[in-house]
Amino acid sequence: MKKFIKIFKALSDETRLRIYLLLLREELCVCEIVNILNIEQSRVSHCLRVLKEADLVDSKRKGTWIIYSANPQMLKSRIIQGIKHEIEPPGDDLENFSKYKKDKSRSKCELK
Amino acid sequence: MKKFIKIFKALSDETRLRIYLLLLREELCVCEIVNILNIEQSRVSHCLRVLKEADLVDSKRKGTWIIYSANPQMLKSRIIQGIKHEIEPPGDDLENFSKYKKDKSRSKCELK
DNA sequence: CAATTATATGATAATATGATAATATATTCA
DNA sequence: TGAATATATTATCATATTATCATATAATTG
Repeated sequence: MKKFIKIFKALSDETRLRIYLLLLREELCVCEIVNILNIEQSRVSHCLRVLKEADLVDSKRKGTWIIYSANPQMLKSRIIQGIKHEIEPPGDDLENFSKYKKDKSRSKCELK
Repeated sequence: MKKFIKIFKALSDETRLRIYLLLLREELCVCEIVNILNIEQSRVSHCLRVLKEADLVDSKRKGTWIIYSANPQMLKSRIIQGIKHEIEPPGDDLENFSKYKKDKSRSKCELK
């Protein structure tokens, strides 16, 4: 039960939920999240740590940046499946996310 | 999304999650919850309010006591179904719950 | 209506949390 | 190796949350 309390706590914060909902659609590096959500890097980093400690996300390094993704193990859970399919991210996030997908510009992360 | 944040916040507290997991099995009055979980009445009452404000539970008065139950509307959600089937309440809670079910003694709520 | 039982509410203190700013670390590349 | 980029960490402050205690309300029964 403790495990789930940690998960719910992680997802009970708006910023963290927004991030997780993005990661449920596609893996992203930190600066992409920063740009899509338009929030401070350090804040994103803190959020990602909480999500990771709840085991909701994984991370892997790729050069200078670190790619975060939804932990596939968790995706087996009906709860997580529900979250993925029933919770809609804010419209703005989806828009910005689409733009980023379009030009797939991980190589230009530096563009503020 | 706000709605779900409220739900996750409500369920991110151990006491509240324990209560909700019981209510997912059967409707209960406040004093039954007090006795099953062995925690203070006022604490249970506060918890129930949060669960109710998150729309997770309903309540109806029956004489002097008030019966709480899982909101059936919510049960349609995959997330809630997942919670119901994937999260196990603490063993002690289940034991005490069984005892209460056995003698169905809502008429003897006063027994501390 | 007074006493009893069940439940809710409000105030308070202790603790936890979130946002931010400043700084540190790690990788790449010239 | 040093500069640039990406990310993480630490400290701090304001705010939110939780448990608890005392009290209030509401229904029932004699």
